[in-house]
Amino acid sequence: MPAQRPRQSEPRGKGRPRAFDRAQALNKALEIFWRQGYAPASVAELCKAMEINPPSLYASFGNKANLFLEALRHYEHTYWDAPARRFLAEADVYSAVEQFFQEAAEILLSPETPCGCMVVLAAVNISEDEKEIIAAVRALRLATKTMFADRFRRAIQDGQIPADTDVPALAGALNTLLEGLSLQARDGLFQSELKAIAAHAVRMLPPRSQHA
Amino acid sequence: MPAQRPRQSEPRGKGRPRAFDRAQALNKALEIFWRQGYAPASVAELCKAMEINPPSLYASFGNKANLFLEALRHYEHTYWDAPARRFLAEADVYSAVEQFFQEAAEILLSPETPCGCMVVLAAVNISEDEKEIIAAVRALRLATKTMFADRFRRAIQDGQIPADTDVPALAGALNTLLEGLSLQARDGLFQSELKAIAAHAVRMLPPRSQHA
DNA sequence: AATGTTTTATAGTGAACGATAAATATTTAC
DNA sequence: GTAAATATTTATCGTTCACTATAAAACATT
Repeated sequence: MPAQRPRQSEPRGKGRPRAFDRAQALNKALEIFWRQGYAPASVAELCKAMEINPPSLYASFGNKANLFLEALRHYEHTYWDAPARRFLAEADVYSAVEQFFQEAAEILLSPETPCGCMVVLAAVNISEDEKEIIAAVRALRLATKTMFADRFRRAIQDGQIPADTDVPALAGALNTLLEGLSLQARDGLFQSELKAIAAHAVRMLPPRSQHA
Repeated sequence: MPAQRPRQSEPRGKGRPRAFDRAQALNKALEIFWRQGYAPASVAELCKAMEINPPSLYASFGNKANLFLEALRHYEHTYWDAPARRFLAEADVYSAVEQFFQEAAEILLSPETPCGCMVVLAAVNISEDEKEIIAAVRALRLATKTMFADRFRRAIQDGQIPADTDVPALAGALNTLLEGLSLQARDGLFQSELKAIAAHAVRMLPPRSQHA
């Protein structure tokens, strides 16, 4: 039974047309990886969610690891690009931290996938020889910490926090709290509880400096 | 070749005596579970580390899940009982938090097993039908949060922090930072970095109240 | 209609998983 | 001594894992 083929914007190729929407299948895979993590998400379950058979998965995405990496990039852009942009755009560093952590709490317990951050959790307890996956999520976590640090250095230049602030430690502390929120989300906290915790992030900033 | 049998304090039973030290084997299993987590630690690898064969493991510990639960209890008592006692014994809540988080940073990056907290990490991304294991680690995490909350209520009674402090949120925030520290430990931070982050815990407490 | 190309579904592959059956070895109880 | 009991080693068991060989189906081109 020839399923109604999805309208593809790309120019039609030569052979038999693909019967599934690649982007839609990737989204389904993302949801599985997000909820379960990399290792426990079996290819069989991924195929079931994507509504394709293994050969289609391997033809389109290479292998399980590559599928994950592609889903991870998609996740990062879809959910975190905008909050990160707003974090950097907000002029006041205290408001920026407050707002970012509230938005984070909303993403980590979003109704569709209330299971923390994929970058933080998906590759915990993974086999050590999945080097590419470990490196990918690690790089994204490091990028968040670097984003915090850069923002705090700017806040020093703007005279919002003291010049002798230990920026790496402060950025590390906020990053630690942020990653910890993912564990709380997995532990079943309500969004109200998560937001009440997230509100404590800004307390770790040094007191607003009284610049001349 | 009959290996020199370990001196057991228990009265000798009837059949062939056990050729390995049960407590020592449990410690080896603990180390594997601690470093790798529950799921990736295969029975084969556990057996290799414990220097026994599978039938001995199953005869002594029942199955992989029971072995983990026993190792988990041993871990908790060995590493966290004393810090928890000191946390509750310290009269000043600010000192108590500072001291506890410094001790935690030391445990999470202890030289033998520099891999975070087993309670926090070992059952992340586990199969959902390992209900007993999920419940066990979850209960221990909840106990830590409750310990924080109880301590803060006492601090209110002692007039150390304001009476209108949101105790559940504050306890949740400290617990979140503590659990986040395990992820940082897994990510390869140095102990100096981890301690600098841990030092930020006390900043989330409300300012010391000026009681009459 | 014939041919070439690509995707599809079926049905597996070998490897690793947790757990065990069977036979042998070593002890105590009598 | 002999039987009962327990631990040991060896060699698996059945399942699930990520992955793929094969061939039929569905398209474009001619």
